[in-house]
Amino acid sequence: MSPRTAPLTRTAALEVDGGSRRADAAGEDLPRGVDLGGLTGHLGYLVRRAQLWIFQDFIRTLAILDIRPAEYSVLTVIGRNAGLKQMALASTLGIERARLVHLLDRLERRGLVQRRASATDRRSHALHLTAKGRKMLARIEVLASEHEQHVVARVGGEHHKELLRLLALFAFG
Amino acid sequence: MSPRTAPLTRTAALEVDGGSRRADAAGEDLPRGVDLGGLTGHLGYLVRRAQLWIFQDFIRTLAILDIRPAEYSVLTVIGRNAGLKQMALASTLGIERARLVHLLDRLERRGLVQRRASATDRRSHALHLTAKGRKMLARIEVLASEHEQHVVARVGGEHHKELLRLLALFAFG
DNA sequence: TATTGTTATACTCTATAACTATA
DNA sequence: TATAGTTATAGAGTATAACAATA
Repeated sequence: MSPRTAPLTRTAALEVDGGSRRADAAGEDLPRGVDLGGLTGHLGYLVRRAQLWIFQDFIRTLAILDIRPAEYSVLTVIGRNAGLKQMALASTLGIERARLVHLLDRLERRGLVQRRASATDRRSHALHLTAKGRKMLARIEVLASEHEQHVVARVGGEHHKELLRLLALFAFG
Repeated sequence: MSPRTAPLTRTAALEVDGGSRRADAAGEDLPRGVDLGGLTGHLGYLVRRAQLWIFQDFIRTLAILDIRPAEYSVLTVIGRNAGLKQMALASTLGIERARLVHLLDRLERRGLVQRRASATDRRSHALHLTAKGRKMLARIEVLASEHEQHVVARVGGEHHKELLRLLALFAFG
């Protein structure tokens, strides 16, 4: 298809607005000197960039086990809290309960997790790792540690510790 | 459905290292006593929880202007770098160029952004804010600051400053 | 040949609403 | 009535691949 923004006024990039403080004059390719303006003052922007980097590394590092971050967190919490209900797991991890259903479906299909009938409430399921799930989790944890070492290598050990402390404070009050 | 009820051994075991501490004041209450295991040692987990909280507050605070975080970042960077190419913008913000097309489509439809012909490279577009876009950005910045104050209130001013410093180091260092 | 913007597809994740079976 | 799990849908966001125009 042809350019969909058809006409495109050919007013070259000549400076018009009062809002732009920076060059555009310098011949258009501002390779790395792009001004982020107020973004660097927003925790949300920096946190997003951090998550992007971290999750990509996690997925790459655990690709051989085909485990993604959300699945890792689910297996970890079930492993530590056998018999947990889905609702409790969902709100603990900040995952929508509707989404957790699909995560558990996949983990159950892979034979890593079991939904058992709850003794006390027949509406709910008690979540357990299978023997295979426990073995898998052990292998996962090796690679997850390796991944975290990549993060440490990226930010430095001291900064990593500081970030864990500060973000924990943030996340849990 | 499933086999019998679990042995239901003590599901708690919450003595381990810095698991879950307190319920969350502003919104979701984490079920107390659920052991997060190694998750609290993973920056990725904490960063995700932080982003969840921050983005939800941003979206809520700027709902009246119908501006989401990605759109805010795009408008901000164009405002500061008039004439920027789409590729440069995309790689600056860590947005896929294919996704940026849709973001710009929407902002252009709303009359906030213009794609102009580049003087030097006829493949590329020079991005500019319209007058309306500049006015809108000014209003957006007021609410974005308000949002950031919510974040400060959540973590404390000192911690907020520390986090900005450490995460900037992470994202760009 | 490589790059820019575009279109297209697939998959992950978030956010709701509604349904069922229990409580 | 309310809650736990499920199903369904819509919309962001990420990740690729391919294509036309241009470099």
